[in-house]
Amino acid sequence: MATPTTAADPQPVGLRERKKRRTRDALVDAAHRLFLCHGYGRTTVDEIASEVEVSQRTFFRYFANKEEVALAVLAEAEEAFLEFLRARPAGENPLEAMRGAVREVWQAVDRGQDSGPAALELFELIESTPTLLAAHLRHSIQQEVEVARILADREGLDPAVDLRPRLLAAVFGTVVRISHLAYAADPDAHRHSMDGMLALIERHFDQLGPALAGSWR
Amino acid sequence: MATPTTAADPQPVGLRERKKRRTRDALVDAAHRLFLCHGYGRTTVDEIASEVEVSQRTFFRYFANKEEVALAVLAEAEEAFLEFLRARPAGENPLEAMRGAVREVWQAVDRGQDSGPAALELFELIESTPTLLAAHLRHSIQQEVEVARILADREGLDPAVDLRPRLLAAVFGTVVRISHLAYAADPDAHRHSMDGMLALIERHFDQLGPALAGSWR
DNA sequence: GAACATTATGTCAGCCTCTGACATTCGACA
DNA sequence: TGTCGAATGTCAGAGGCTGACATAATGTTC
Repeated sequence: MATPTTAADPQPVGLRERKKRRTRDALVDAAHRLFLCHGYGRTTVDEIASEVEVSQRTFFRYFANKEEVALAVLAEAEEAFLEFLRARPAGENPLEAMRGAVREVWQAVDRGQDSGPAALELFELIESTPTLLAAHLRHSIQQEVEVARILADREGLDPAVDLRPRLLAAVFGTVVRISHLAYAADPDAHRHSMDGMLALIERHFDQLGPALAGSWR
Repeated sequence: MATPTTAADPQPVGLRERKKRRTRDALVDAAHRLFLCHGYGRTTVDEIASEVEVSQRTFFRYFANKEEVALAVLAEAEEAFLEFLRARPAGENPLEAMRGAVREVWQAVDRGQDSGPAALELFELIESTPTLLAAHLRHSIQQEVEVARILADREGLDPAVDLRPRLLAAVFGTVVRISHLAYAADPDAHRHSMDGMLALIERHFDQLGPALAGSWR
């Protein structure tokens, strides 16, 4: 099983750090496997912990709650998105920059080990598990706040005064989320591939203008 | 304390039904009071239940979980929104219809008893309580699905084919949510009034176009 | 390498949310 | 008034999560 580690994060040096990373990855891995196999609700934290031969208490030292371990890989992808966004050329306007960053994230996921299919399965799990969906949405808006900050920085605006950064970040997040939802609703239709997901996101983006237009006729 | 009942719902006839409604309202009321006074996390279900002199088990027969009792009044408002939206004149385009419906909801809340201030305080509570925020967000997207269905109906479209209803519903929901957030961040700035909230929502709407425009200069 | 300081882990006890099962009480209705 | 169904109470228990303390592993210093 490949560890779902973002290529970018520096690998720890000491034995202690390496060990910690290993058990953390093992926990994410075991959790992921059990969730997909038996369902989120029917998997207990004790099961995950004992799978890795670790006490339940230790599990909760790594993850604040059961949701966090399920969303861990997603959290890493979102972190990567922020990096990509910060690195986009200053010449691009906000919307271009974000569309570009999202493309980069999926390409990175595509290149990175076998975590691709797992990531896609994760969306199905999330959308079909109320608890996870709720946690995911809450996490998403935290992400939006950060995105808004980056956009404001890029454009030299004060986010406390100008509503546009927060607004665009939120709308963007919404479009991506709806795309995930559409994917989860019918994975087969999108070839279970990153490309399928990307195409879906692009299609939704293209419909954003028309949707907001006054008349739909 | 006024019961947070939507003016529209028919009052029950039998004694049994009336009693049920009363304990339900009492539970919402007590919960609301305790949450605002001691905080959501520091209020236990047992406390709420014993405040109404009802067993904990009974509480869970009225509400699926602790979040639900906190979001109950909001759920009623959202139900009302759907009603208003369905009743909007067919001549309006989707966006106009939704802006109109949202105005109507707040006006209705404004007219209805003293539940207005309580509703506004609720937003502060939600935004400052991760668990509640998560539950609220999940509930919101359920609402969006319903809104999308109504819009598709109004326009005679198939929501499975046309992405615009779902997309517009989601963007609309997002704008409203961000407005709530802005309100909660600084209630004093918005005069603790429905009008303040409405004005805030309108301002965000007006910035939507500019935010999505290519360049921000 | 021995002694010490740090840090991760295990154990235990306990609170809280939530559920199933069963007994009891209360309103509806003939 | 008696019968039926629905609402409630009681009890037991699983599962998520936390604080406190003991123990073991790692890192550091001489």
